[in-house]
Amino acid sequence: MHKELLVLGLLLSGPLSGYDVHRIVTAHGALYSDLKKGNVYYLLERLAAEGGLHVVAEAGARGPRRERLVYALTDHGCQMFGDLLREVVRGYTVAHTGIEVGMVFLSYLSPTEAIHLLEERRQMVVERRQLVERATEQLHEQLAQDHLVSLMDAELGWIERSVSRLQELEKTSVPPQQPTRCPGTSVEDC
Amino acid sequence: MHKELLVLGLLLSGPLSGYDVHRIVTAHGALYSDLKKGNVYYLLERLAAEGGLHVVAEAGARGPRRERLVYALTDHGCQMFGDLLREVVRGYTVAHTGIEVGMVFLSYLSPTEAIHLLEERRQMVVERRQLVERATEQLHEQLAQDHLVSLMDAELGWIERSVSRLQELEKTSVPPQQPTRCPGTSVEDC
DNA sequence: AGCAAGAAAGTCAGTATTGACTTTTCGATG
DNA sequence: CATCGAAAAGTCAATACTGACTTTCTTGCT
Repeated sequence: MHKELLVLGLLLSGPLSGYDVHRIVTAHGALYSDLKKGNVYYLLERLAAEGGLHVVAEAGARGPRRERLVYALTDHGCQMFGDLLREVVRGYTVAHTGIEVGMVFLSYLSPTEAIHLLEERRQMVVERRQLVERATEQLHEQLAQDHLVSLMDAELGWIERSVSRLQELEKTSVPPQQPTRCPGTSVEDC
Repeated sequence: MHKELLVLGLLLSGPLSGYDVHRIVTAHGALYSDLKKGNVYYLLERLAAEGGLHVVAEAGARGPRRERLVYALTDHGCQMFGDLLREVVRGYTVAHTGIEVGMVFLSYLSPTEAIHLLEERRQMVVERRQLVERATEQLHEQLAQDHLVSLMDAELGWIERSVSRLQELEKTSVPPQQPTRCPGTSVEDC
């Protein structure tokens, strides 16, 4: 749903082809959500069918299609953009990266391995954080960046705390509460 | 991808029918990702086709199908669980809730409206936070909760900061930098 | 001039996800 | 004891998304 917003938003600053949209998004890297090529073309077509975009020109291109379609916002598309923007900002949706699910089930691993995995994750996050943290001068892009960075920092803090608590577990209770239920075998050798 | 993990994980503690899986997930509310009914059945079927699950029994049921299928983990499924768990925990993926995208494009609204929208969002987050924050005694569920709560707190902090900066903008530069590009009209009346 | 490597600009068949509909059974109520 | 509404337990057609493949240019080298 925010993918539509992204496409419409980019088109606010002028007409673009599908290729352009994809290029811009991937160039901005981690700041925007990832948007696969196929998806971009699909979205453009659908938004056009809904009357939010219209084909503006068929610029000469180098690819297999001799002309590439360039899309522009219609008035209705502009309206759609506004509506979506309000909707997206208002509606908080929990970020489901899967780690919450993973965390719940880490109990099926030994604390030692759990800690190890979390450390690996920490590394990942730190690297990503650096990628995102390159400066922009645009205020609003800064705020968007700040958002991502804050989330990452929160995650780093969380990892820290989780590791500590697992370390306590590791020391105090060996073997720890292992809800072993794997059919036949111990969970450890799954 | 973490949906598979969720399903497999729940089955670790014993066989379940599709209905059960869905019930458990929705009962836990915000802690897990949302998993629609249709999706559950699809996942179960696919995982079974891949040899991770097998049908264990056909308990009597009240629904339209007189017997409902009950699935259990196979050894291979247990293996799959372990692999997925490691993969999910290791791989950090940025949480794309759409707000980053929204934030970038908030520049197309007046600072005043932007602030207003963010305040509404704050409200939402606060409410959700309360929902998530009900206690569990399970250590690992606590850690999962802690994760979500941390993210929400990070978001609240971010909203705070963003609002401040937009307020400055509001005061110092009226009318602010408005990249008006909506075809024909001013962006404000989109 | 000829050729290989790579980038431009997609297409499309397969896979995943959604949401609206269905059918049966149960419990409560008049 | 007829029936009305809700919950159980799904199904399925439509929609969205992905990734692997394709074709045409351009550039750089020999």
